[in-house]
Amino acid sequence: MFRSLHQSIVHFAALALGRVKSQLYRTYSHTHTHKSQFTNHKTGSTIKQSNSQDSERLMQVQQRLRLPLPSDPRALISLLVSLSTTRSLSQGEQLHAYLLKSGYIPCSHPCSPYTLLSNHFITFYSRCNLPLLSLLSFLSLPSPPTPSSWSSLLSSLSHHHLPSLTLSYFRSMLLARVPPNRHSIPSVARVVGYLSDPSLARSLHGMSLKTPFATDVFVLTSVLDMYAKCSLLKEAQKLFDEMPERNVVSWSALICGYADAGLHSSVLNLFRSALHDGVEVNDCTFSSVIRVCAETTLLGLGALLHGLTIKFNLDSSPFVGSALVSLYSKCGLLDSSYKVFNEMPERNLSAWNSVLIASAQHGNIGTVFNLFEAMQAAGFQPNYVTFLCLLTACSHAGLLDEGKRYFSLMSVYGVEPGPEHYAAMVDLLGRVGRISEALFFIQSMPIEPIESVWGALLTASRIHKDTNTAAFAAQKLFEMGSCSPGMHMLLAGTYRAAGRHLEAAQARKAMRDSGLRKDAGLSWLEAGGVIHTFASGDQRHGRSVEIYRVLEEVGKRMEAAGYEPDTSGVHRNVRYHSERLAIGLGLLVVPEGVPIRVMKNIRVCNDCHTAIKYLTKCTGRVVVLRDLHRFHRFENGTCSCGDFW
DNA sequence: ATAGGGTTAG
Repeated sequence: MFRSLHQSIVHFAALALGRVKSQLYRTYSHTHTHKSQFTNHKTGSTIKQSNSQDSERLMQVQQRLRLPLPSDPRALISLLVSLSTTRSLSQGEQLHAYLLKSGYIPCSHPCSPYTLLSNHFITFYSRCNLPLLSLLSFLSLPSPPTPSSWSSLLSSLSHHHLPSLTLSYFRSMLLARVPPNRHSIPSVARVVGYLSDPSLARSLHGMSLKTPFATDVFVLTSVLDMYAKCSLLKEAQKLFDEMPERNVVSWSALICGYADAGLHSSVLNLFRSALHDGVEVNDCTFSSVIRVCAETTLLGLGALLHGLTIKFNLDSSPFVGSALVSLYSKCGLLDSSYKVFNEMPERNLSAWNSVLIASAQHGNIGTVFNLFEAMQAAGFQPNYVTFLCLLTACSHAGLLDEGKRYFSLMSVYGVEPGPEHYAAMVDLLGRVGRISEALFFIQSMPIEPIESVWGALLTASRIHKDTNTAAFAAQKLFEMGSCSPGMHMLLAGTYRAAGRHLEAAQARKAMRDSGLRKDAGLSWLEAGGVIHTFASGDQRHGRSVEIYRVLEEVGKRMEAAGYEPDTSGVHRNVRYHSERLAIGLGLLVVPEGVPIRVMKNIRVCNDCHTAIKYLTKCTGRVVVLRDLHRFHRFENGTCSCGDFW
């Protein structure tokens, strides 16, 4: 069993190596350039690693390589460790080749004394981001693998997101009667979390309980994180509660799990307890909590946390910086977002993606393209998210040719288009009215379209009043078992706009029959440290009378300026949609000169969009409205989206 | 004297 697996892996590795190696080299050059600062996990403090020390060490290694090689394995190991820490790939490869060629590592010898040295090569290639060379080093060990050989291999494979190889070799390890230990369990737990497979998670946990490491903080925290990543939050919480010892990583893993699940109040409560318990929270902890503030647009709390990161001396962390860029952008403060980004002492790929996304969501399309160039000039390779952002930006601006160009550019950078990229392209084609081309594009997709692909087509068909394609897209969504209330409403709206009232009524009935209700459209505005929430036609707010009065008063001036209310919308019986009410309150409480910032959980309708443009023209106010997907900045009668959203 | 847990962006 082991032998055949062994052989097939060698075969696989040899095949895959050529392709993977070039990709890995690219990753390698990126990590190598930007590793001057990192977080010390034990103390939780951020420390600087000097680049001059690195290069000094590298020079020493180079000098030593030119000299006759030491024959003492221990001296060789210390040389290899230096090469690992400096990630000196070419020197390490030279050393490896030399040792193999000279017979220093006798490949066929059954009990070589140099297994230890070979183990170091597994680690060395992992550090150089070449996991398949780690694997080849493992496979050519001169003697049977030691528990450390297995752990080093599993570490390399799991760190490079190779779940099936990690699990295969873990199985082989167990078959070779090597028990799992405190090093191998966390590696396997990482890939199980990555796969988000609950049953694998439970069985790995069960296995870990039978080892002597069942109470080890490292092992328990890795299992906790695995449960959180598998969305088994009850299990994660139980483990956390019963752990004999907890550290900042245990806290962060649980906080991050709740943040991923959208359980915002749990995150804030846990963070408060962590501070109360005197846990030394670090940049990782902060990034999760700030993310929650961004998602809920809790600007006040987010700004408070920003202050705390400065106090804790964590504000220079690229993780904190990325989260803050996103926070300010999502709260509508694009200037603050740019300010944080510009002042970041060290940026990573996520920081660039954050600022790209911020620009795209606020409609600064030119800035998106410029930042994309700047990012590459700074030595960063665009990834999956970067291209998603570029395509979304093109879609928002209706730039079809640019979108097509970026889509084909993906293969140049070795980024495989995912379902979301296809959905973005369908959205783009649809928005500029190329409905049939969008349909053709879907039919020529090399992967199965996901719901959002058909959803994008349905939305586009609705905008361009293509009833037949809308019905076709809806049919596809039905077949996939999708029946979101929004989809029914879109379909009903398309039929109604085409005057096909009978079918519109049928679509609405289908929604009622399925027991679904339309998502309640809500808008909210933060004022005086309180979030004020409004529904459509809401009269429950304490200042409701004043709000309606000011809207009526401004409405007269708007109509005098040429605004004609559009009554063809869905809610003919409702005078004001929720965002109008929130803006009404904004007119009362937000000081002159300060933008009125309103958040909304669904898309803004045509009539409100037009009305707000007139409102800003008549009042001289600035309104920043965030809808489900993007920001609209209304100023002096125009909107940053260019009426295209 | 090699192997171990959390992180940000959509």
